[in-house]
Amino acid sequence: MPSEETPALPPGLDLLWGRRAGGTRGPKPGLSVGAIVETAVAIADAEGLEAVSMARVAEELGFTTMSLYRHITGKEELLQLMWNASAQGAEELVLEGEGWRPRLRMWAIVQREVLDRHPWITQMPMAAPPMAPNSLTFVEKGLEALDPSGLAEADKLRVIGLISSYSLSEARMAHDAARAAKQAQAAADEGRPPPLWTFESLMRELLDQATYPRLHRIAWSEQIGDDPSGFDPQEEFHFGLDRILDGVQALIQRSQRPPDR
Amino acid sequence: MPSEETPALPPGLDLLWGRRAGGTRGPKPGLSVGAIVETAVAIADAEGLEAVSMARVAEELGFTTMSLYRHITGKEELLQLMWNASAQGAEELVLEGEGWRPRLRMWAIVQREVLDRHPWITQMPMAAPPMAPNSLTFVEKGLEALDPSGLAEADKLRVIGLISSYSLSEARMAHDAARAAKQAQAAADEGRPPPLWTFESLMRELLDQATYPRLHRIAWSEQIGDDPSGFDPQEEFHFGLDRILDGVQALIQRSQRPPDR
DNA sequence: CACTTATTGTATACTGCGCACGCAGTTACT
DNA sequence: AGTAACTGCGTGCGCAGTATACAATAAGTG
Repeated sequence: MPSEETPALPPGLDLLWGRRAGGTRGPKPGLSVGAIVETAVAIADAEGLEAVSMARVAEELGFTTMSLYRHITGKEELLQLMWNASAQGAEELVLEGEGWRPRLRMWAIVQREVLDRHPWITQMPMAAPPMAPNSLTFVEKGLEALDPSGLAEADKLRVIGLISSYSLSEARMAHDAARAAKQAQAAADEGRPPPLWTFESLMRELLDQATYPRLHRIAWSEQIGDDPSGFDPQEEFHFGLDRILDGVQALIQRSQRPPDR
Repeated sequence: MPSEETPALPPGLDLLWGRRAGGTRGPKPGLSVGAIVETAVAIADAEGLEAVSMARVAEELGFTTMSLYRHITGKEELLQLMWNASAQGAEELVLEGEGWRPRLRMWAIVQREVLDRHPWITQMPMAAPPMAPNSLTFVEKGLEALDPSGLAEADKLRVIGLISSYSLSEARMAHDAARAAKQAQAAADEGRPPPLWTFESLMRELLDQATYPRLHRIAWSEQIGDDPSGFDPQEEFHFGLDRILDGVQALIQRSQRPPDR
């Protein structure tokens, strides 16, 4: 009966913060939380989050499905642990550059790189703000980058949140596009007619000029041609990022001179 | 055999763009796509997206599960249709204000209101950029707001994407927090010890000062007290939004005077 | 040493999900 | 009248997550 003094933490957090007891008796465990999470992450990296099922993870490890439940309470917890694991290495991160702006920029780019390495993060439920130790370490790093900004603490946190959500959705879009392209490629390889519609061809097919004049013009402009060679997703990301940083800079400048009204 | 001239569109889009045939023979349908989508949206509004299953929708309508498949191809399509339905009314939207900035701001706020009315949108898979007519109408409205900005078309689209993703993740966080609070309330009502951990109490419990000095300071500051009365989520949203608009403004100003280097 | 007790992995089973498939009944065109 | 097209229903499959009871194992205890 786990109704001790302190109320129960959300699933996964007790384990992550080292508050799960773990006796010493019984058979030596052939399975461990670390191994489970590692395997799950490997599957997700290779085949996407939808390929991660309890049965699949157990099979990969050579155990039965139910054996996993001896180490983790359920799938929700597994996802939490995976999320935390993806942010491993945050402690070693060193932000380079002079002043808050280049450091914060690097922080965002590192975050984006992590998301590109583990695209399944963008598919996660994310029922709450990240409370896992590694994630929080990363957030702490972001706040550190804002040390020289002179912003209020609360504003710093808001800026961090703003950039995080931008990186996340940008990574999601990029990853989804990549997945669609890969899927179309697979279809083409099997001789099937590629059921592919590129974003552009779809737009050109569907949008009539009368109702969507601006989108129609964009879709038919030269810039967005059939081949996406002149279209760098990384540049896209930097564009938005620099826009946000401009906004942050304006905020900082305004906060430095007292509001004169 | 649907292998006609044109390749098949992604699920749902053919229907949304009025490219599904639909003969005239046979019994009068007692069920319609509209009714199905309407019911699904109602369920999602009331109980969240996870409550929307084929069986549940059918039951609500007084039909069998399989009857739905006579009108829609599958669940993925249903989700697409729901998404599109949520953006209904975009045509009537009139953006008020002088110049691009107040109009774009209003556009973002309207988007946020839609997301608050239909929180399940934030839980959707979103495998691709929105290609539904209503969604695109809304995007077109956003571009319209940027008409006086003088930005390049591609940049306008990027700005729209930036604001959309910000609104989306902001709404998601707010909605998740609200859901957690409601769940805790329900637990308290049943006499159970509320397994609630507020974000703040969790932070105070878990964060040690040595590893997370900045977060620790924020968690223990007066501002973030036990009661969230002085904490307006709408204000939070406006903060980030104004930051982004500042960034957009800087971009516009830079693009107006030719780059002198 | 035997015995208790905590702990591990397994086997079985239950529920709910999306959906393939075949059938019976209904309507409109020929 | 005949036929072709269409609607809704019932059955059943496979997969998901997981509750539960059980045998095997190893540490603590007398």
